[in-house]
Amino acid sequence: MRVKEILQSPEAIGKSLEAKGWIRTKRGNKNIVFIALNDGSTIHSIQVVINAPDFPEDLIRQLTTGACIGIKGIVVQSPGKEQSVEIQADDITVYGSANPETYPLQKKGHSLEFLREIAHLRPRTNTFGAILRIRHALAFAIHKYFNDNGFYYLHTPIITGSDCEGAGEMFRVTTLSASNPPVLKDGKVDFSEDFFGKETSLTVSGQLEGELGALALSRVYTFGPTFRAENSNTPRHLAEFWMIEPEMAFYEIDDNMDLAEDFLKSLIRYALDHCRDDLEFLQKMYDGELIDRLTFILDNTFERITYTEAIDILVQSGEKFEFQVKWGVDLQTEHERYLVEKHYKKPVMVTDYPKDIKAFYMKQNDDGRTVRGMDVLFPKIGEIIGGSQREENYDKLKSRISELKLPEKDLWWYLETRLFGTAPHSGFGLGFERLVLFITGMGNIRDVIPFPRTPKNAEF
RNA sequence: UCCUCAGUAGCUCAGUUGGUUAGAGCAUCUGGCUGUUAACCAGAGGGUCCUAAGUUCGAGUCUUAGCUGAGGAGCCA
Repeated sequence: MRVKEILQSPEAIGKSLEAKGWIRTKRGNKNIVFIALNDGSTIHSIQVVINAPDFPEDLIRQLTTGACIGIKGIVVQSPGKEQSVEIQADDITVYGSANPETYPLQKKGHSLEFLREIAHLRPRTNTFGAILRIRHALAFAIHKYFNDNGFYYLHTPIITGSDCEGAGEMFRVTTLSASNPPVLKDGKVDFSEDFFGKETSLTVSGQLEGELGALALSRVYTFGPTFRAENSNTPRHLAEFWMIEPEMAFYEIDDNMDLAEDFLKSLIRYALDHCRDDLEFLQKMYDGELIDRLTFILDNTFERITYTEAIDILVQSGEKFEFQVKWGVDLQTEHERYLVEKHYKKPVMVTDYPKDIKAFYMKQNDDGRTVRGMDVLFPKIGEIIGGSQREENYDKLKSRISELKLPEKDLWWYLETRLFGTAPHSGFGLGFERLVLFITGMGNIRDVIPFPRTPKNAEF
């Protein structure tokens, strides 16, 4: 039986059963030994009580922090204060011992930086157990939300041949020799010899393909790995991360904002309803205001302002910013933080950015100088969602592509959807790890993904 | 990529204006304790002071370069 079930089942008392897991701590003396056993099913461990004289001494010696064991025994009410039930051990199996001289996890005091160096073992800590369970619950909640709302899960490609997705540096995918690739007469690499007969990369976004799906199934979403080869060294960036990108036909920018707000709130609500123990643990250990902050998001409407209004607020704030506030220049982190944390003190959605600072596919407004982009800004982590209404007009889209000198020949299929049965449509991208970061209250994105990939780090 | 800070025992850290044999807590090991709660009590072992070069009679400490990590910025989700 799993530890979570035992702890939740009053009827288990008096029954004989088997629990398997890893030892968190061991206490006691020659006569009685207490073990905290955890199998990852819950943040809580179950206490195993061993009457030491009943077992061989060398077996007891193997019961150390980190060892994997199975315990057969009777569940009894615990006379101790800290737990309601415990297992009185009749039989002990050691599946795998853990040499206490060399096992790096101890009973107390590990920095998150140290745990990153032992990412193969950190899932065994309370902290990472909690994070990984919350991460799972949120992934499940995302699929549930979309399924319940008539969206179809679309699998967009991970290898892409278009380098015009416009979201950053890409990782090349190739089977050509790194030391001696075939070359053309001008010395450049001959990608026609490559596996796909052209230069290919890992995707930086499934959006363009997502739009193709939306213009057929009306509502789709993607949820998959995304790769950016930017040399970003921050607590909010990964080279490999998971992104959720809903794309909806017949949604205008306001519908898009409604969805983004309802979606985020439903995910936070799901976590509060289903991950209470883990959230309480993280609140106790790392972030005393975590649950209040999550509840606050649920209880308040996101502020909706245009970029132009944001600029006015910042100019009139009297605040001294390092970067000058000026219409036409993108909002800096310090500006976003001011809006979210000082001015409105709640999530803010900013729309209608100058077209020159946003991607080619965003729908152009009639004013000729702004586009219907939208960013959702959260306290602590900044931009959690970026999205827009898409330009559905063939001529406007085409002229924007040529203005920006993008390779039109690689985008023929994207353009063609505007030629045949085009429709107003919108969508956005949510960084999954940023969501998990916010909901767990952790400070560094490398601690909310099991095996982070960042510049100079692809260990494990 | 830029700026700032850090790197000393398995982990977290202290180490004074450069000066004898580099310390503490936790962990580990040994001993003690029949109900512990990050158990407790006593004792012991444990160091390439990130690497390289330099200054100096003498460097954990100062200088330079590099490596690694963290924070801030940019890019963005």
